[in-house]
Amino acid sequence: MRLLSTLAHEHLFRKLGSVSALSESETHALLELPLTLRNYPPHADLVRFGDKPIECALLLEGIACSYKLTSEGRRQILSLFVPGDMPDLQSLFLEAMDYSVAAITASTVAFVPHEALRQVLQTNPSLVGVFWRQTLLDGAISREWLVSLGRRTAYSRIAHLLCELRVRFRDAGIGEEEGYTLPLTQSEIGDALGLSTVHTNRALQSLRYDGLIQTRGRYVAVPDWNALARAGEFDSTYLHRRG
Amino acid sequence: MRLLSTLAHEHLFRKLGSVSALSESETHALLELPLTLRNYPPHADLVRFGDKPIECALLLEGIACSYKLTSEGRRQILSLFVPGDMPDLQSLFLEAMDYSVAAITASTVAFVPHEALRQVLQTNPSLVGVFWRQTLLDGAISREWLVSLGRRTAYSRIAHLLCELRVRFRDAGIGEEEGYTLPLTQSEIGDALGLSTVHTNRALQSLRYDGLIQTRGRYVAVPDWNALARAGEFDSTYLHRRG
DNA sequence: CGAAGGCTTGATAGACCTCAAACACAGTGG
DNA sequence: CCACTGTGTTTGAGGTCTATCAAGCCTTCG
Repeated sequence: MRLLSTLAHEHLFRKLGSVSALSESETHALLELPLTLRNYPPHADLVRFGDKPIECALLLEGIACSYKLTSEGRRQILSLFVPGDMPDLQSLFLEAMDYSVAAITASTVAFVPHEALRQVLQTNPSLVGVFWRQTLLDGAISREWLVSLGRRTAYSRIAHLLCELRVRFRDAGIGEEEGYTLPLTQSEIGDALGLSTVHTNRALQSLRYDGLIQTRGRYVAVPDWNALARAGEFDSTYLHRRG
Repeated sequence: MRLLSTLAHEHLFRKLGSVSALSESETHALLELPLTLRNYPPHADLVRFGDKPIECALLLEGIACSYKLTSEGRRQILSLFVPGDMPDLQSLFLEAMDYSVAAITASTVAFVPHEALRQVLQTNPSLVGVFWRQTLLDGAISREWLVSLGRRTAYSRIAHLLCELRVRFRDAGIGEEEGYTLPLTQSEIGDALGLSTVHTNRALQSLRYDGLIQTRGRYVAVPDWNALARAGEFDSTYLHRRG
């Protein structure tokens, strides 16, 4: 518990620090936050549509997603979360969840009571911007996904997603220069990009055929990131990274 | 200027108050905010991708949108703004704009210097949640649009948009029980919903044929909102309205 | 070895797009 | 008052992208 809790705080620092520099007093304040750890198997829901959480989740290990279901049971994945992300930070200010959050791979999650988080923000107003920024970033990513779903072909959408995940994974300390392990099934990729599984598979094949990606199992190797970025019209401005 | 400024503050109060109750001291603090008014003709940009604003816009009159352009010049509208909305509030914490904002109809906009806004938030910490909530709401709407673009047919997307705008317009004091004036061209609807103009037109015809909407010029009359909501799978949870 | 989940393939259908043109209507200038 | 223009809407035809259905294959794992 002690060790894991330290890990939790480290993730929190790296992530929050990646968009805003943290002062020592801020770091100290964050260390005070009480955390409860929980583990989730793949496909388990962390939070559900309609819930009224009294704590926020901080993803420590694994990959998670937020999603909504249509009345016909079709799923749209709204965003992906990497370690350090806070999938339901908005619950601090919006009472009822308007989406669900599920683990994609086995995940460990730290929960922070709203009460404690509010306290820290009140005591340490300079931290407000740090957390607020996180929610703004989520919004920025959603907007870019809107462009993908609205105006890009399946081929391009996948290329774009692969580029986005590369950047986000690397910022989270995951993956190598040449590629990374993509923990998504083709059906999940389809759910994220508004595509059927079959079509996702075929677009993936085109990307392979064009030499933009090489796959060995779940590992995706990209020989030329610039080429993939061109195919996906990827411009990382929207990720608002420092430096 | 004096009068307009009052109008500005009124809009601010109504909008902010619609998701969170405002105390007297909060109201008072908001009245102190210095505002600069500007007018924009249709299609004029308020802010552009890449800009680094030093003030935030507050839409007073007219309808505006945020959008991005793809490299082939195709446009995706990311969100629509009604009077009271703050289209680039995020610039308070994210340096560079990752999207552009344009007037759709002739608009008047009040600008608040970041400096002043930061000051008010610092002096009046309870206002943080009020503004933060606004950005969270934008995110919630984006997510719902993702579901539309990813998993709904053109027919259903349009129905959904019409329902959303009805709620938002009414909250902004626009429109009547039976319908409202939709200030969007079919090409703009298409840009918002990821559709071509031609297909937008045809889907609109289907909605008319099915009796879900009646149009007289720009005015859209809806005989049965529940029926339209069913067609668009519209569930207003994501708008997080009070009461 | 069998079962389950994920990947791949083929065939067919439907949704949506593009191109091209006609039409409607309001605003403009002569 | 009437062409004239520009913007927005509508229509037709044809093609592309993507979905659906159905099946086979391949791995992993108990």
